Amino acid sequence: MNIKSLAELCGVSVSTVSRALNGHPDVNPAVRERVLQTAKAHHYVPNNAARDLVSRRTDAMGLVIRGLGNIFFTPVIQSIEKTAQERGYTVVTCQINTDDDELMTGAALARSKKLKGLIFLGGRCDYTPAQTEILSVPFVCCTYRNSFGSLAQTAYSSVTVDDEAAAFDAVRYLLEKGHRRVAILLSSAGDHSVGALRYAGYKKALESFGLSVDPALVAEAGGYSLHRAYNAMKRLIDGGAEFTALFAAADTMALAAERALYDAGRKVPADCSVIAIDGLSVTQYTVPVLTTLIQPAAELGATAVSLLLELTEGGGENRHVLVRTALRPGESVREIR
Amino acid sequence: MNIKSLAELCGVSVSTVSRALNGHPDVNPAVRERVLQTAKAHHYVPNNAARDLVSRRTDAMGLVIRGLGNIFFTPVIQSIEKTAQERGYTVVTCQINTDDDELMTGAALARSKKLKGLIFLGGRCDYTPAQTEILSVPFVCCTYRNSFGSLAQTAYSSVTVDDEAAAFDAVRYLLEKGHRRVAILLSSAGDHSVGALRYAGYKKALESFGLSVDPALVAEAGGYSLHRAYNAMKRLIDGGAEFTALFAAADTMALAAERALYDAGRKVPADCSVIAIDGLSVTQYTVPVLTTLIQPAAELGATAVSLLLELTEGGGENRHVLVRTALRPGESVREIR
DNA sequence: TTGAAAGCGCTAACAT
DNA sequence: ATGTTAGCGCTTTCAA
Repeated sequence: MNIKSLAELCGVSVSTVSRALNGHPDVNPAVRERVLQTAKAHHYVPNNAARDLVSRRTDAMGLVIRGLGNIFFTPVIQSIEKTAQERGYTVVTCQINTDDDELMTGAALARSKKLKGLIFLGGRCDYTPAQTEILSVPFVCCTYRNSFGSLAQTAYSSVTVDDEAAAFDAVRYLLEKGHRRVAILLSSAGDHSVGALRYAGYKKALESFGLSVDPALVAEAGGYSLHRAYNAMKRLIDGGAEFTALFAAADTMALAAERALYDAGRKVPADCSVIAIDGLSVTQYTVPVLTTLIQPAAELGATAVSLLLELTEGGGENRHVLVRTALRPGESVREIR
Repeated sequence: MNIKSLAELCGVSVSTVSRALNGHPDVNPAVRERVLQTAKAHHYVPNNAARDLVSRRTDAMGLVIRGLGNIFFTPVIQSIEKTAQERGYTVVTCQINTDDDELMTGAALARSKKLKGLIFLGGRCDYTPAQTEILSVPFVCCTYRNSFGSLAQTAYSSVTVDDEAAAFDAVRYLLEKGHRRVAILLSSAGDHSVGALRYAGYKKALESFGLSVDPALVAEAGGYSLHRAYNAMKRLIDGGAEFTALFAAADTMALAAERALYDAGRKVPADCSVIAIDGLSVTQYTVPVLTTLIQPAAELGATAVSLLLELTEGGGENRHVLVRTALRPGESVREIR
């Protein structure tokens, strides 16, 4: 059933059907009613590919989400959709796997759906200018920046927390509580990602206290899964590393680490303090409540939309916004003498 | 930049460009190379809307996922994609919010992308025949069935755990451990959803032990969020309800409930045992490890694909598969005398 | 208020 | 091996 058959069924032209279906005012009410009825009766469903092809939409932005199971993204997405709607925009969302190329996906999406711009939620931090040139529209990186790529600052916008500063703050918090042997649990210290930035913050915080990184206290999990985090932490513990506190690069990793500590007979925070970055709601319900630096999800999302609209409607420039993390004191850190 | 401009740039016809781009064999290697180079140099990105419109694809199935933050879905999705790929199929995925209509979305997707069939991951359990008639292709409900609707069994396929039986098993496990005052925490007992089925199983299990439901032990959260679950549990506790065990309708709810118990000074499992349904990996790393009935995610996904392919290529009939849950013994249930 | 017709960008006959 | 051309289903001028 397509619009042509529907038109024949109704005894009118396709243009009248199109107008009736799309709520245009200049249609005879009786005809409109008949068209709507017939469409429903015959289960007519418009072909969006055809619509997209012919439309020159101007009110839609794209959202490319990288990382399926990243629950931190959920409130960010909600904020993006809410903010876009308030501003009169539609959001076309697309989820991809971590190993897919967000730029390709975004470029194809933008072209097919006639998007005004793109928001990338999660993504690589090492784009080259050549790679981003396929994007025909302005774009905003949300929750990450191009810290390791050669892309010019003027070529894109971004909104993110200062990952290095957040890690610095987290580790300094531990140091101020008297800890001197502070371990770190992350995916990888040299993978040109957010993790690398957090590692740099860890390093700087130690140095600001006159300490240096002890390689024996660095646990690289090789991924963000609970499973990998647990194993990396177990290796650290079984290897006999001595530490009184742990900085985990993500809340979920902290969860797994706490279990590894527990299984080794070490209590949190009595035997080991734990701090992380993210501020997931789930870590607020665990025992102990995780002490963590909250990434303001709603603000990240709303700012991403604003930045994009500055670009598309204001004729504004590319900008890079840093939002502040906030310490969420929990029960997983204790002061030592 | 469209295919026509690209063709002019290369000095060949659009069909040659199309063939080169799509890897057809009957293209002069030199020409192909030139086309590919030029396409890359000019950042040509094909318009998928145009492709979809003209293609008569036959190797794609749709996956409509309802519920953004449901982490239980993650491994199911991975299994669906893996299985489909092994069978030579492409999966076109689409995420929608809980309050969106999955049938509409699926119908539009199927039509635009020329899909052979649809898998719905999560969805309403009360379709009417009239509502599903807009679907022009066979479909499989994954993780739910149409338990409360008037849809004929022969009108769709499904794969799910037996939610009532799973709840029955969970509660029976508690009863066998000597518990007699068993509370339940769920979203709603009468919402015509999976929760209602689990409530029915709870009721039956009690009855099989000669007990009946005590309304004072039923905590309805009005949603699945941790926040709501915590509050509902807190109300139950503050209301002075007496119970030695809790059956939570979902792992995440159990997590929040355990915190509420903790905040009330009650230890799990010493003062209250907790069991749930889902088997999320995160609840395997909490202290205590949650005792839960695992929904076999990989099997659910693989079976959904198989059922759909039976329908689309085998000429098979609609079928309804129940997969078994498995008890994952944890540390959250104890035996009482 | 309605219809005829052009055309969005692409693929796939069909012709050469 | 390559070009010509007819649509795919829809929206939107333009004319009536």
